[in-house]
Parts: sequence; C-alpha cells; structure tokens
Amino acid sequence: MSKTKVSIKDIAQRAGVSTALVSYVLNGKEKESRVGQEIATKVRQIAAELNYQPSHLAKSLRSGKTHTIGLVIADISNPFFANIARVVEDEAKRNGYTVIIGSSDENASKSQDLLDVLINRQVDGFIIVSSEDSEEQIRCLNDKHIPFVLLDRYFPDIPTDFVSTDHYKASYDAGTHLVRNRYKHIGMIAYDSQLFHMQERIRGYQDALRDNHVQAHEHWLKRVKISAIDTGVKAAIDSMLAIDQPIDALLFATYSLAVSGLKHINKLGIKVPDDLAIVSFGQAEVFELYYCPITYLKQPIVLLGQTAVELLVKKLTHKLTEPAQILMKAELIERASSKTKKTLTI
Amino acid sequence: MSKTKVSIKDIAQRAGVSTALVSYVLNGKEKESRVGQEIATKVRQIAAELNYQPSHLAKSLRSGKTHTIGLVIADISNPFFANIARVVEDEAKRNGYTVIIGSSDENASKSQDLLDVLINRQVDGFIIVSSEDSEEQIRCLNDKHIPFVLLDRYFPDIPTDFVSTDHYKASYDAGTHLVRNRYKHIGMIAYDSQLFHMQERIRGYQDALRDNHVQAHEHWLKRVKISAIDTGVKAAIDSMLAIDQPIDALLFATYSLAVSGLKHINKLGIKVPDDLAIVSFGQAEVFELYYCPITYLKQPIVLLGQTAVELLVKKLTHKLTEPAQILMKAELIERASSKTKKTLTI
DNA sequence: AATATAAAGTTAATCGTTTAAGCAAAGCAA
DNA sequence: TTGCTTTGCTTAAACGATTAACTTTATATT
Repeated sequence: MSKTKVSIKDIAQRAGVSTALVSYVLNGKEKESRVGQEIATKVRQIAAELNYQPSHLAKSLRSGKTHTIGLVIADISNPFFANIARVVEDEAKRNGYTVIIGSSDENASKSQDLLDVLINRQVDGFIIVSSEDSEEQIRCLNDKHIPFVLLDRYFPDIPTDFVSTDHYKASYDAGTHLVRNRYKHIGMIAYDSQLFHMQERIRGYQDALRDNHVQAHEHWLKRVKISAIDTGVKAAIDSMLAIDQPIDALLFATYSLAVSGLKHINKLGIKVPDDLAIVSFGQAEVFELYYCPITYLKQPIVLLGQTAVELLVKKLTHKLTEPAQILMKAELIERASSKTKKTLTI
Repeated sequence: MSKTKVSIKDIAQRAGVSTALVSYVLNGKEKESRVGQEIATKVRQIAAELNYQPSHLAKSLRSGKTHTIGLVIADISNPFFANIARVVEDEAKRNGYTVIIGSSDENASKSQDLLDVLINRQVDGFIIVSSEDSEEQIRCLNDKHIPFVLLDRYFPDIPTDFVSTDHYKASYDAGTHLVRNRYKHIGMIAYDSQLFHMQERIRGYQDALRDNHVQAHEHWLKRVKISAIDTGVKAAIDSMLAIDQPIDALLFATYSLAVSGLKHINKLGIKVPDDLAIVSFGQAEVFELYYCPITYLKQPIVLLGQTAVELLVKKLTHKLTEPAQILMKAELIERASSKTKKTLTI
C-alpha cells in the first residue's frame, strides 16, 4: 500500500540505527563490521516486514557494476539467434545477470550504435555475434578493456576470447558427406561476406572437394549479398543449373539462404534429392517438415551460449586470466535430402 | 585514452564553473536558468572534446525514470515471440527506450519472478504477453499503478490497456473457410489453457461450425497440455482419426501445435489436403515450404508490436489518459492445404 | 592504575546527475 | 541614496546504497 519504495533509510529509522548498520546487516557483513546479534535480527525482520528491495540503480552507481550483459546479435527474429538468445538469457539469469539484447542487422553502423547505447547503459560486458565490418569495433573494445566474448564468429587477427563452431570442419564434413554419397557436382551458396566464419565455411567446402578429388567448377560457388538474399539466391541457383556441368548437390551456408533457396527450388519443380541433393547449415522445423527432410549441420547452440556466458562471467569476476578460444564441433544430421545418389543402371 | 569515464564534474573543472551550470547547459535549460552565451558554448565545446556521455544510472537514480521497457513473453525462441520482440525492440529504440526481454515459459511462477526482477531494475513499464494463471499478477500491477500494456492476450475481467488480435474472429474465419471449401468434419487442436485468447479461438471455431450448420462432434475438439505438446498432439490426432466420423480438416490453435501435428501427420503418411486439410494460427517459413503450403492466420505482428510500444510510451509520458483496448484483425492466408475438397464423383 | 584491545555503532564521503534556493553584481527607477 | 529587478552563477540537498574512518563504551592485559 505504501506508495513510495522502501529504502535502507526507512529501515534504519524504524530500527533506530544508522543506514550504515542496515547496509552491513543486509549484506551479511555483520561479522566483519561487528554488528550485535539482536540488532542484526531486528534489522532483518524489519526489512522483511517492509518487503525491502534494494535499488539496483543505487547499487550500480556506487559499485560501477550493473550485473547486466549486452547481447549483440544480427537479428532476434532469426531462429538461430533467437535460440542463442534464449540460452544466454537463461544462463545469465542463473548467474544473477540480466541480458539486454540488440539486433545489429549485420550492419556495422547499427552495431556501433548498439555498442554505444549499451556501454552508456554500463553493461558489465558483452556477448557479441559480430557483424560485417565490425572488426574495428572489436579492436576498440579490446583497447578499452571492455570485457566481451565473441560468439560463433571471431577474427583470427584479433586476440579475443571466443566460443565458436568449427565452421571449417563443419563445411568440410558436409562436402565430404556429399561426395561419399556419390554426388560429383556440388555447389555452394554463401554470403558475400568478409567475415571469417563465412570464409571458413567456404574453405571447408573447397578443401572437401579437393581432398576427395572432385574438380571444382568455378560457377559452383556463389556469394550472395546479404541485402538481397532472395534475388541473389534465385540468380545463383538458376546459373548453377544452367551451366555445362550443372550441380547435383547444393550446400547452403546459412539457414536464411536455405529457406530462400528451397522456395525457389520448389517453384522450379526440382525434386530433392533426385534432381538436387541439399545440405544446409542451421536447424529449424522447416528442415524436418520439408517433403524431403533436409540434412543439416547442427551447431551446439546450447553449449555455445552457456559457455559464452560462463566465460564472460568469469572474466567479470576476474576468475579468468588466460585467454579462452574455444571451437566446438557441429554435428551433421543426415536426412533424406542427401541420401546416396541413385546411379543410373542402363 | 583517459581511463576514467568523464563526468559533468570534469567538464565543470575545465570550464571553471559549477557542475550545476554544466548540467543546465547540457540539458538545454540555459534560457530558464539564465546561463551566459559564451560560457554555454564553452561548456558545450568542452563536453564535445571530452566526448562526454551522461551516466544513465545517475540520471535514472535522480529522476526515477530508466527509459527501459520490460517485455515479458513466453519464449523468445518461438518465432512468433521472436518477431514480436524484434518489432518492440525497434519501436522502443525509436522512442529512446531500451528493452529487456524475459521468457516466462507460459509459467506463472517464472512470470512473477521476471516481473519482480524487472520491477527491481526499475523498468518504467511493461509490455506483457500474459501466461497461464497470471491474472492475479496483472491485477497486482494494476493495483500498484505500474504502467503496462498487454499484448496479444488479455483478461476481459480486468480493465487494462491491451493490443490484441481478434482471436475469435480469426478462428471463426478459419472455420468458415473450411466449411465453404466443403470440409464437414472439422477438428481443432488447442492448448489446454484458461487464457482468454485460447478460449476465444475455441469459441470462434465452435461458432463457425454452428453458424454453418455443421453438427460438431465432441471428439473433434482436443485440448493439449502445454507441458507435453508432442504426446498430446499425437494422441489427439490419432483419436480424431479413429472415431466413427473421422475428421477431414484440422485447425491448429498455435504454431507450435501445428509443427508438432504436421510431424505426426507426416509419420502417419496422411496426405494434405486430400486426406486432411490443415489451417493453423501463426506464420513461419515452415508453412510456406511444407510440401503442401499451409493455410494460416497471419497476425498483424508489426502493427501489434508498434501499437503496444506507442501506447506504453504515451502512458509513460502521460499523454494517454483514457484506457485503450485495441483489437486487430488477423488475415487468413489461403494456401493449398485447405483448398476446395475434391468430391467423389461416382 | 594505566593502557591496549575488542565490541557496537555512527559519520560522512562517494558514485553522477538534477534542481530549488541563494547570492552577488549590475541595471534601472524613484 | 535607496530599493527593486534582472542577470549569471554557485551551493547544497537529493536520489539509494556502500564503506573507510571514526567514536564511544566495555573488557582484558600488564
């Protein structure tokens, strides 16, 4: 009923003591500060009676710690990031932290804005899925000694902590899987991005072909601008099918590319996997429910998110000294979309 | 380079004035506070030089306003909520607010925890997609005069502001659509929930059948526990197909139910729409990419989110006096999964 | 008895900002 | 000269909590 929030001062008044004493008691520092037993219990009781809730703001202002983590992702409405966000949220809560999420739209300037806003809000640290052209921003955070952990994407040239999937290996596995299943004309659609994880996915694909003695065709690899996925993917697929050695298998570098690509493939009336085998990064219901379930690379989202939080919290509490750079394995979930190719029996 | 954050005090020192003056200038109160022209520009210049960023914490502590909105949803990893979250995030940012998102898992106690944490963080207000059994919590917020706007779900018995889809009409439209397309045995799978929006969806379905002179069968409506979706949906579908008048069309009350249901339907080898027509609430890629694209009820997510933020901001700035209760229409997107039933020609 | 130690609590500064109230100097009118 | 207004700026309290440093009283030690 009491309109005003109850503060430490109110408790002090009722107990007839100073605010300092109340603070000591409520922070469990009675021993160090030699507070009397009776008065301590009295204070605690009054606090309970008044349903005292300490002010986060005041605490933070004093301590410089907000117990808040900034999570910077590309887009919360993308299932991959939404799942990451959920894991981070839960794990952070377990550690007494609150998360503020911001979407950068894979855009350097938005990403910078976000960082500024969050720094201004004095988040204690960041978990960042870096976006295109944000290398300088990460360098800057490093220089300013702002604690952060990179998630899923990292910059090999910057010495930062990170938790990431082994994108190279994942892609390599996907390529090898397709070759083993007798596909010989394997295409890949990736983002037109300088980000290292994308380069690694591409390199993994290329090495897989090379190591398996498949002569890659230059038109089998297409890079699509992130700003125009649908038109880019459409053009890429059309061209990959029109060349002299048309593809019989296609690897999508991301979930969004796959969704866009599958739409187009449906429209073209192409049959998966008989006309075209499919493997994709990412995971979602759509891969399960497609008429021909899609083989995909399942990233260890829960572990990635949990580890990132764990690492960051350790940094924040100075329990982490040496740099942590963690790579995790993606799992290839084999479904019908890439099953062994039927060879023509003449 | 300067290690410490620059405060108003630093500026005051350099300018040789008091902190009060700096504050006046930086808040554009030079006129009211009769600050000299020269000194004002000097202060502004120094602030720019030092790249001064006011401390949100201090401001908030003083003003009691954090310019933060708490968004309480069931689960950020669910596409519907993820999309809502994205819209709310963007719209809030446009208004100078930061959003803290929390997932309640459709669970009253988690929801209460969330509210407590966020109130303690002194968010200025809430946007809430209420969860099961949270009616009392909403009443409580109302009593405490904590500003909030309900989103998508509301309680008819509590006088609150809300922005919601017209669930009844949406469901009614879906039912009518199926009847018009010659389906006569129409089932519905809903959540076993007391929440009004779910009751409305059910009522809409029932009224649609009644108004179209379809005699409903008691086993055509199944309520599934939210804690065991997969098993519940499986049992529901099995039973709806096993009865004497098996269903030829099925309406899913939510996206999650549909995903679960479609999985099972696939496993059973049931053909959509020939064996069973499908309509579902929600929207997602999976509905587009299913072998037979799914007819769905498209909720005006962007408008819902934007309006909720707009309303809340108005409340927070006292520009809203009378209660706002807004219902928006869902759009029925007709796809192949509910196309006109082939009637047997003998 | 003199002094040291311990016990129990208070004072006041601090975090960074806002803002009501105050003060001094100058301008103006009578 | 006296008094009033205006201008330009400062003082200090407040928001709510923490904490180093201090005071006071009681008890123990030599």
